[in-house]
Amino acid sequence: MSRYNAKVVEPKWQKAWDDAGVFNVKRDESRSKYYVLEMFPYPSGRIHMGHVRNYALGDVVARFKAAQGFNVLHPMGWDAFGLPAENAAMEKGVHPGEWTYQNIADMRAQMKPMGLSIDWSRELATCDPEYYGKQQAMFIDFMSAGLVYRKKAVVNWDPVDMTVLANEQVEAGRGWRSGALVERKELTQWFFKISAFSEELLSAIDDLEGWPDKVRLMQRNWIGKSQGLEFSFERVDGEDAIEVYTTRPDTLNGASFVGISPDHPISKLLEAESTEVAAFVAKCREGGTTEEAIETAPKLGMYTGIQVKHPIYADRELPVWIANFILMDYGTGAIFGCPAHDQRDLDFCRKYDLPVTNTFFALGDESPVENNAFVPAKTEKVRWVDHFSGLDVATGQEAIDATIIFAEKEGWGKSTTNYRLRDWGASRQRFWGCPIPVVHCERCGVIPEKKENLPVELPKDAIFDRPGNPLNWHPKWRDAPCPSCGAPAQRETDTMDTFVDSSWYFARFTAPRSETPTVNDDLSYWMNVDQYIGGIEHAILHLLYSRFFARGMSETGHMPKTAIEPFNALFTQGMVCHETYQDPDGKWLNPEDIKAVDGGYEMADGRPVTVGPSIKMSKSKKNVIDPEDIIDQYGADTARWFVLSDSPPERDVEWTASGATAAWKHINRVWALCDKIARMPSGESTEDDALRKETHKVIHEVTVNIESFGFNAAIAKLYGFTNILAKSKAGKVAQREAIMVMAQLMAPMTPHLAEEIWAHLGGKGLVAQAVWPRADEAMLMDDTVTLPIQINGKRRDELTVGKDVPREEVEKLVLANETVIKLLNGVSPKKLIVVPGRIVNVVV
RNA sequence: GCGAGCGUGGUGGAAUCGGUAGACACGCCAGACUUAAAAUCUGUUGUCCUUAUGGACGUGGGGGUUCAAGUCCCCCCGCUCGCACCA
Repeated sequence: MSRYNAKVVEPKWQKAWDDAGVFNVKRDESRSKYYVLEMFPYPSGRIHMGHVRNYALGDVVARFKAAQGFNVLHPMGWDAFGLPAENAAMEKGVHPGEWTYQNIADMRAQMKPMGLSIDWSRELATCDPEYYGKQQAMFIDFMSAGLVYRKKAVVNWDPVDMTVLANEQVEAGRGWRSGALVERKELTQWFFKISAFSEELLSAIDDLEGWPDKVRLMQRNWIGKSQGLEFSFERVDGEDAIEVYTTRPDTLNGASFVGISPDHPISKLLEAESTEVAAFVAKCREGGTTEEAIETAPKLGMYTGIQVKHPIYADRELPVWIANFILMDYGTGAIFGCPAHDQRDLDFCRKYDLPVTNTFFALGDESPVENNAFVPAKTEKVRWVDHFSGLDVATGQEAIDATIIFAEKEGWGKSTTNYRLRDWGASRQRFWGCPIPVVHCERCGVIPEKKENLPVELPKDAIFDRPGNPLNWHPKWRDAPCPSCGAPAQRETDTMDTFVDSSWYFARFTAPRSETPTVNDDLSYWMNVDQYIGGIEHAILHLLYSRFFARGMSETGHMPKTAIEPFNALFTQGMVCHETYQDPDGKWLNPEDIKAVDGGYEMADGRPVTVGPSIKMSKSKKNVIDPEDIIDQYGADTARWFVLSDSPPERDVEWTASGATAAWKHINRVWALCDKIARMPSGESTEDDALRKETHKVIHEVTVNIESFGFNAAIAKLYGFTNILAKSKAGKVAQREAIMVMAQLMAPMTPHLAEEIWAHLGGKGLVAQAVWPRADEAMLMDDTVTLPIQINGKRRDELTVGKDVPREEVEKLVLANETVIKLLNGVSPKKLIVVPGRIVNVVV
């Protein structure tokens, strides 16, 4: 018997695919295309199991679609700008470029043995001047189209290192290196005008039918459209009125204070005048810029001394407070607080002893709010107290609508649509990103670089001896003539958010070497991405930014209108997890540093190991399995088969050594079966038809499962079919047919094994180029069905009938059934439910 | 804090539509082969009661809708993801 040797087989077929150029595709208008894309990786230097899973998933789709006759585009590239390269530069003194390109080379070398059906001729890295130069050209076009502007915005500021920090560099409100308390500081920064597309990005979600509902819902909530009322509170002192936005104007007669953001113009004015306010506002600005940090910070407030008039009740005055939880970026940066019906306002009022008045009560319960705000659904009817619009019993929504009409009629407020979505801050005060291609001229202002001077390349000789952006202290790079008047001027030293890089790479893949950012003919043929695959963690930002960018590209002539929704279908895969291990001192242990003993694990020196829960593989917890080791030990097919087999792809998968062994065993078992069939004497058998029927059944099932991303279910069916084939007494011809089909069905998951079986049994050409088998409908039909018989919903017996037996006949057979007669015990059934082909339920 | 998702045997999970819960795999146990072990093959395996037959219970917990609920609705618990400068 010939043994299966992945080490020899896998490189052999990878070379065969390469030599035949199977995966290098060209635009071919005569064929239907299919574009499969996995989210491109950050080149950290090592692939991890998450990558293996991501690319294995994409490869199943790519190979499956290719077998179905599509011209499949399946490219790969590198999301190569970002912070880790700069950190490495500071720690090791190596230029970020050098570090990044070395990592890319390492990762490519680890990926190639996976045997993915990737068109490597289209490979790109976002840190190539080739790539980011085109991005700069589009940035300039976005500027002329009015899609880019500058304004002030807050950043995390480390007052010791004198540098801007990323959110992940803020740990518990302190800078990760200096340990200093982080402050929120304003800087002038570049923005993309994504808010101009709020409505469009929202309504287009309805048509993204190939996207998971949860992602569509998250994006809708993120855009956060709301209908509300905008109006002003007149100040008692006669100064400029304070404008507020509210989605609950109906609760206005329960207002007990007006709150303004610490960054509100009034706060800033008071800050300059009063040391007390200045100290308070400084306190509010402590901590990071994340919404999470702001929302979970203890609620702080300070009375400004300003009083305002209630817009409806001329005799009422409200105090104006500065409150740290009010965001300047949302609405007008000012609110009114109605504590009875908002928990945050209530906590604030209890803390600062402000009045609390119910504006409505639950029907039949008029007890006033104490420490739990009464916040019923807007669709629930409640009783209103002296409501100015004249309502008595009405829902919240009815009251909101009535109030808006009332305010507009009285002329003190106007109905306003608001969006939570903020413009995209694209400036980064960092080196390793795409330089923003503009020059600051004293005379001409902010001028875009001339396109013929692009790319504005990052210098090769930057120095990373201190925190911050080396472009700021690199005069040779920074000094540049004004593109407009030619006078000495200075380049912008901010670089672009790396989300810009990933917002159009999918378009660049369609013509990766073109002189222009994109080529219309190639876009028209290849776009959209038919299937996009990546982590759920990108559900909002990356995908929303890409949707915006495609629209911007379309407005500036870089993308056809048909591709403004670039991803037809999206699949979000789960993480790869592994158990965690700790030594008696609590130190994390690598899986290879422990050994299994009775009912647990111990260390090499015999000390006990504490086993922790299975969580996402991460270096810090040391619960990582290196794909390279697995591929080396078992082969790529085993790794691919295992990551696909054990869990549905959208859910997390747990890597277990036993699971990997099981996958390896199965591959060997299939090969042994193939070899056995090859050696069988030819001949026929009475079992041939039964096997053929099973063969067509498995074709049908696997095809359906792959189409719906049920790869684990497809694999289970293939296990089942292996069991059937192993026991089959059919003749050689039928068995050979069966295993050839199985090779094809397994090919998307285990492409090397499939080719080896195919070749061993004399198949023509490559499986990678063979046409997907088609199930014969006639073979799928069973003549009989087995119906479970339930009595009062509990299964008691079953009944096998011909598949076309009419309902009345089934009813008769059920009532004549022995078990039914025995259990009915003479009582006649109340109801008899027959669901044809499914189930029978006798109700007593 | 806000938004979204997930929770099924000892383990990973299956169950197109509200219709036989536990497919398939791991593990465990038993058997075959072997001097022996490994490998391989065969069989058993949700829990509890019962000699068996058979029965009861069972999809994180509690309640509801339905002839019928893992699936739909409400409340609670636990875990995961995102929160705009990680990618």
